[in-house]
Amino acid sequence: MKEKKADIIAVAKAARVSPSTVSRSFNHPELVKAATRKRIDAAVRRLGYIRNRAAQTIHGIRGGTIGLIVPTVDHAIFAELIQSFSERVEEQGFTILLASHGYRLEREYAIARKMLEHRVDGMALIGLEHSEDTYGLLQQQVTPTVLLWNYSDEAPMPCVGSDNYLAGRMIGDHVARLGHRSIAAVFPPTSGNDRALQRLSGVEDALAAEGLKIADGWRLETPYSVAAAKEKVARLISLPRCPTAIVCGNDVLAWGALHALRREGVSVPQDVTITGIGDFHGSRDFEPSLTTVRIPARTIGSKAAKLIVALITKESGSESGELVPPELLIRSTSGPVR
Amino acid sequence: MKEKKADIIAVAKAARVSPSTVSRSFNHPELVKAATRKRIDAAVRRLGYIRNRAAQTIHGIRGGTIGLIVPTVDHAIFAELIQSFSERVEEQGFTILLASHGYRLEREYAIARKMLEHRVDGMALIGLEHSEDTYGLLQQQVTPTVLLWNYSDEAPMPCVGSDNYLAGRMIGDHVARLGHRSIAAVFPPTSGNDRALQRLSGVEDALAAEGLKIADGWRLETPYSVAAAKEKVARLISLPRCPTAIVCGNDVLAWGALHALRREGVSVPQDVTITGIGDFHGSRDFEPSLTTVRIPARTIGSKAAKLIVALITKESGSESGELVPPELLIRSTSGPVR
DNA sequence: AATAGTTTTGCAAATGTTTTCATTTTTGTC
DNA sequence: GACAAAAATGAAAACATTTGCAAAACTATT
Repeated sequence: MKEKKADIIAVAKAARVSPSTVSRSFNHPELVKAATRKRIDAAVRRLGYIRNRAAQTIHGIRGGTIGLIVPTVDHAIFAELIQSFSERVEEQGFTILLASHGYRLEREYAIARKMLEHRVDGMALIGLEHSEDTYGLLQQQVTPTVLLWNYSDEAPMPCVGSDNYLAGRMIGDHVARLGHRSIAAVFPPTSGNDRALQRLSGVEDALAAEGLKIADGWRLETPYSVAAAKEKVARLISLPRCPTAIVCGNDVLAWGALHALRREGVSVPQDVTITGIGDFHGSRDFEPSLTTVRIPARTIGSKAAKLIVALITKESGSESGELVPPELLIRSTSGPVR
Repeated sequence: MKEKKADIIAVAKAARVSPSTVSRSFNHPELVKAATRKRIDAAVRRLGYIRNRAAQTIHGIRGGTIGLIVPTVDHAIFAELIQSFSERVEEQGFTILLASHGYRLEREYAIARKMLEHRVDGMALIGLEHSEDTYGLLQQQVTPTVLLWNYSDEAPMPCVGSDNYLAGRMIGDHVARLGHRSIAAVFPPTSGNDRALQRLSGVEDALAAEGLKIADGWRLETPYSVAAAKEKVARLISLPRCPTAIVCGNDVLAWGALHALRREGVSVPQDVTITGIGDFHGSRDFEPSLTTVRIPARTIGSKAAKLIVALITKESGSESGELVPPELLIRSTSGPVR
C-alpha cells in the first residue's frame, strides 16, 4: 500500500518504454513517435506523475526560477512592482522566489545566499545599496542579476529604474517656483533605503538652488504609513509658525498629510501645498488630486523582467539596463503661496 | 581558465577529506571533528562554494520552499497577507515561491503543477474556490496545503481565514439598523472570487432580514480601484434619485466612493453613509474615518504560516485550520439616515 | 602495550533525471 | 522484397549530493 510517488521509471514501465524515451517525450517531443507519446501521456496521467525539477536542475538545466528580494511587499509601490515583474516573468515560463529583508542588509545577504543554493537562474534586488558581501557573492557566482527601482550609470550591475534624485529635484523645483519659502519635509528613515535618501537630497538641492532650505524642526521622519504621517503633520500645523508647503517622501505620507489638514480644516492648496512622490494607485483620484512625481513602477517591473530573462537566456544586446524617467504631475494639491 | 563552479568534490579535495565528510559537516556537524570542520569551512570560503539544494532535494530532503499562489499581489490586502505570511515562514527557514493567477482558475492549476514540479514542501492558496483539477492535484500529491483568507468548516483542506459572509452580514446589519432604506452596493466582479461573492451574499441576507433589498440599478460592479469606484459612484449620486447608504465590497472601493462624494460636495455621513470591508492600512486615518469590518490579514497570514510549517514538519495537533473572526468597526462614515 | 570502546572518516550505492551513442525499427525507392 | 536512409528507441554514463555500513583512528582502561 506504499503508493510511492511515481517517478520516471514507473511511467516508463507503465508505458512499456525506456526511461530515456519518457524523458525525451517531455523535453524533445518531436523526437518521439506520436503513438508512443500518447501512451506515455496516458501513463503519466494514470500515475499522477509530476516531473522532478530538482533532478533536472542538477544536470545544469535551468530550473526556471528567479529570486526577487525586496525590503517588504507591503508597500503600495513594491506590490505594484512585484506584480508587474512577476507577471512578465511568468509569461516567459519563470517562477519567482520571493523574500523580504525588512530593510536589513545583512538579511538580504543571507537570503541571496539561500536563493543561490536553490540555483535560481537569475536574481533581482531593489535599489543600488547593498552590502559588499552581497555584491561580492553575486559577482562571484555567475548568476545574472538586475537591480530594480533605481538607475545609475555607475551601478556595478545592470539596473533598470528611475532617478529618485531627479524625482526629488522635480518636486523641490516645483514647490520653489510656486513661491514657497517656508517648506517642511516628511520622509521615511533613510538608513538602508537609498531611494528615500536620494529623493530627499534632490529636494534639498533644488531648494538650495533657490537659496532655500528646510528649517530645522521641519524635517519630519516617519515610518511608511498614513497614520504616522497624519499624526506628525497634524502636530506640525498646530504649531504657531507653520509651513506653506509640505513635501512628502512618497504618496502614502502625502495622503496622511492631506487627511491631517482636512481634519484641521486647513484648505489645500489655498493654505498649504502638499506633494508626494510615486504616483501610487489612488493619488490621481484623491480629492483633491495629489501633485506628485510619477515613478512608473509597472514599466520598471516589466522592463526589468525583460532584461533579466534576456540575461538568463544570453540574448545579447540590451544588457545594460535602462533609465525610466520620472514625470512631474501637477495636480490639485499644489498652488502658489498665498 | 574554465573556473568551473565549485562542487562538493572540489571542496573535499581542497580540504583533503572525502566528499562524504564535507556533506556531513554541513548536515550533521556534530559528527565531524572540529578541526576537520574548520578545514572544510576554510576550503568552502576559499572556493566560494554554495551548496546545491536541488541535489539534496532529490534525496527526499526538504528543499525549504513553500508555494504561495495569489490572485494578484497588487491589492493592499493581499500584500499585507503575503508580507506577514512570508515573514513568518522565513523565520522558520523557508522561502516562498510566489505566483499570481489574476483570478483565472486554470492558470492557478498550471502554477500549482509547476510548483509541485519544484517539489515545494507545502502549498498555500487564497480562498476556497478552486478548480476540481487543482483540488485533485493537491490531494493526490501528498504535499501539505493550506487555504488562506476564507474559513469554512466544510472546506476540503485545512484553512485559516475569516468569514467573509459574516463580514458582509455585519455591515449589512449595521446599515439597516441605522435606518437606511435606499441602499446601493459597489462590489468587484464575483467570478473566480468567492470572497467578494460571500460578502455580497452576507450583505443581501442581512438586508433581506429587515425586508430590504438593493434596488436594481444600484448594484454597481467595478474593478478593484479607487478610480473606477469614484467614477461609478459619482455617476450614481448625480442621478435624481439617490441612495442614502453605499455599501462597498472593500475599503479601496469605499475610498473611491468617499472621494466622489467629496468632489460632489455631498457630506458624509450626514447625506450619505459609506462603508467598506477589510480595514486596510489607511482606512482608520481617512478623513472622515471609514466604517468597515476588519479582516485581520496579518493575523491570518501568520497563523497560516504557523499551520503550514506544522503540517510540513508533521507536528500533529492544530492541523485543522482556524477561523479568525471579522470585527465591525463603526467609525465616522456611517450614521443614521437623515 | 594490548584491549575494548568510541569517535571519525571513507567507500559505494542510491537518488531522479538527461544525454550521448549505439542499436533497432520504420520508411521510401527501386 | 532488398537496401539505404531516416526515425525511434534503449543502455549506460553523468549530474551533485546523501547515507548506511565498514574501516580506520583515536581514547581510556588495564
